[in-house]
Amino acid sequence: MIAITLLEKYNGIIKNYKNGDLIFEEGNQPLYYYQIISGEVKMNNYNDEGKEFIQGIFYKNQCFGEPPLFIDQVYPANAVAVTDSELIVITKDKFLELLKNNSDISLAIIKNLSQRLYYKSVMAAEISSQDPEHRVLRLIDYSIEQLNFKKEEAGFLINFTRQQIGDLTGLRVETVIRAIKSLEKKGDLKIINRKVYR
Amino acid sequence: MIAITLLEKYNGIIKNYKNGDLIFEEGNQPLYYYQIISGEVKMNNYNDEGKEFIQGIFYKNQCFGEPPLFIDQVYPANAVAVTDSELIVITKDKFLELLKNNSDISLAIIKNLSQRLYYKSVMAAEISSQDPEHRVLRLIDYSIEQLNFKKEEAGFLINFTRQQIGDLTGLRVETVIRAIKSLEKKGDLKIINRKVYR
DNA sequence: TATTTTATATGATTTAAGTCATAAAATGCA
DNA sequence: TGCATTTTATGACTTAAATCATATAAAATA
Repeated sequence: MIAITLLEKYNGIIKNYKNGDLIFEEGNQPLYYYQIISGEVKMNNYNDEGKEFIQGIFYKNQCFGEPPLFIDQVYPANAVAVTDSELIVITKDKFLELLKNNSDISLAIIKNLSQRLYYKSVMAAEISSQDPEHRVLRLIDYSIEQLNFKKEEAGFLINFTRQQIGDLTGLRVETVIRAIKSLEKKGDLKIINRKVYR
Repeated sequence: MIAITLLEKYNGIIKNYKNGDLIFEEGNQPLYYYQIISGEVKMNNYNDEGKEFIQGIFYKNQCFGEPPLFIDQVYPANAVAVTDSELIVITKDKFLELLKNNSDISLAIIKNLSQRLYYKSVMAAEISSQDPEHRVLRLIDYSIEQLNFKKEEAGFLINFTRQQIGDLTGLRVETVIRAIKSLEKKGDLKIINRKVYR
């Protein structure tokens, strides 16, 4: 998103997180702008019964957790490193200052937020009113478009576990497994030693 | 959102829609920026079986349908007038020009998108993994916060039909009706001649 | 005002996804 | 290398919400 050199000019600090580390927690006041230098971060919630819902997974060069920064609300979800990750962090004040001085960044932020809102709109409609196979396939197609899944001979390698697909679509693992099997039978995707290709 | 006088400077045109009129359709190329002068607009999708999902309801002074404008994608949902409505519309080019010349508007857009993303995040987690009563109550509480529901002696009047609540939460009317009844029994809300108060 | 349409309401039944149990690969790690 | 954990897999069963049917009240409209 934002050039690291620019972030460093605004007192950017490099922070390292181990796989599983909590970066921020639902309900906390947002204080920083976070951008991924390397690694992978998910934002998630847990419902009353402890079931996880993954809001999104973020990769290299992406930022996350800005919306509450702009609207002075607490975080609606947790951020957790899903691999060892290196982040660059600047304070809210510095971030707003950076924005003010760099109008092109504003447009980049607008585009990024728009993209995420688009994803949420599509998935909201899917999750609320489509059958499991439809939901899984839509998530896969959207992820191929947006994330950098590798294209191999068999097709795009879907780099998600069945559990992650479940947590992103609001389905249980078993349901995802059965949906994927059924989609394979219909020829919509391939399973090659347990990996999913589309 | 944006002052009407300013929109008029950028060739803003007033358009009138009757209750039920389609403003734009899922799958179409976005060409305009839309802002509500008076009336009420919903954005919705229909699933394969024709079940409606309401992405959001928008009121006076709010804009809608900008995200695809920024990211050059087709509309992910329809926009439909739910009351007779007066909108002001400017072309995409003029809108981007307006943004470039008014950096304070950029921040307003960022805040607006952030607010909507926040709503989607909260509702996504709710819809995917909470029971009907929880979903209904969260929608109601969120809507009280965000929309201008009137505070009366009995509490905030929830200005939604049961059907609308169902379409916003992905539940069927009957389920919403039963959830509301049950929430009333628990004292979480009031029903006074069929109207819901919280 | 009468009539149609929309919204709320409730009971009975169905069904799809969740839950539970169990197992075997695959992967991580000590 | 061996052991523990995670991931994928499958069958049996349960259950919560959807579906269906029907009714009545309220609102819209002719």
